[in-house]
Amino acid sequence: MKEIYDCDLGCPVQNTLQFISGKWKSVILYHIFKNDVLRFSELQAKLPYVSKRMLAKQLSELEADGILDKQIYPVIPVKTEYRVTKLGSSLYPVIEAMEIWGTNYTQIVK
Amino acid sequence: MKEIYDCDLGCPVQNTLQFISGKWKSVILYHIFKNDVLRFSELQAKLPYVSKRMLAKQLSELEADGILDKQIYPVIPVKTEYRVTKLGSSLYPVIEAMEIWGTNYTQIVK
DNA sequence: CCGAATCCCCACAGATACTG
DNA sequence: CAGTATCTGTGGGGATTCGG
Repeated sequence: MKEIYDCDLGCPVQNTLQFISGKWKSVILYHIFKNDVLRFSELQAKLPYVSKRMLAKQLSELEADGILDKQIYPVIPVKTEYRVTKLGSSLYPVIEAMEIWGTNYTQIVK
Repeated sequence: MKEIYDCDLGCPVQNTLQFISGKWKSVILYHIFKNDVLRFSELQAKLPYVSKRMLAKQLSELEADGILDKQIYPVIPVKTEYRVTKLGSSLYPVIEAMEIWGTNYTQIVK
C-alpha cells in the first residue's frame, strides 16, 4: 500500500493525482469498473494502443498503490484477474465524473 | 479550441483525459476554481515545484483547448490573468471529485 | 512581469526476445 | 498466457537567456 503522502497541503487534488496520474490508469480503472473483473489479455484488447510493457507497468503500480487486486491462477497457461480493492472502488466518483464529462462535453461546447 | 476527437469510442474517460491529462492541469484548474482569477505569478507561488517553463506550457495548452481564458493587460510590467471559460467551468465536477477523494482517502484507507 | 527560444540530457516508452 | 529483460531512441522538461 502506498504511503499516504501530502505533497501539497492545500491541494487535495494533488493527493488524488498520486494514484491516478499514470497515463492510462484512469482508463484501466474505467474498464475494470465496467466489467468488475478483467484478465490481462482482456485489458490488452480494450487498450490496443497501449503496449504490453506499459500496461503491465501501470497495473503493477495500481496494485502496489492498493487500488487493484491481482489474482493469479497457477494453471497452465497462467491466468490472472484484476479487480478493484475497497480503496480502488472509492475512486469511482472520480472516474464517473470523467466519464460523464467525456460523454457530454460535445454538447457543452455548443 | 481543441478539435473534438474521440480517440477511443466506448471510453469517454479518454476524451476527458485529452484536456486534463497534462501533469499539472488539474492542479492549475483547482486553484483557479478556488480563486476565480489568478495571475501567472500567483500560480507560480501556488505551484513552487513546477518550473516557469512548464507552467507556461500547461497554461497555453489549457488556453488553446478552450478551458482557460487569458487576459493580458499591456501595462508595464505586463500583467496577465487566467480564469476558466464556460467549457472550463464544466470540468468543475471532475476536479471536485478529485478534491473530495484527496481530502478523504486517508479515512477510506483505514 | 510574462513568456518564448535555445540548448541539452536522461528517463521513459517502444520493439524484441525470453521464461515459468 | 502473463508477464520480465535488455536495448535503443526520442522528446519532455530543466536551466538559462532574451525579448516585449
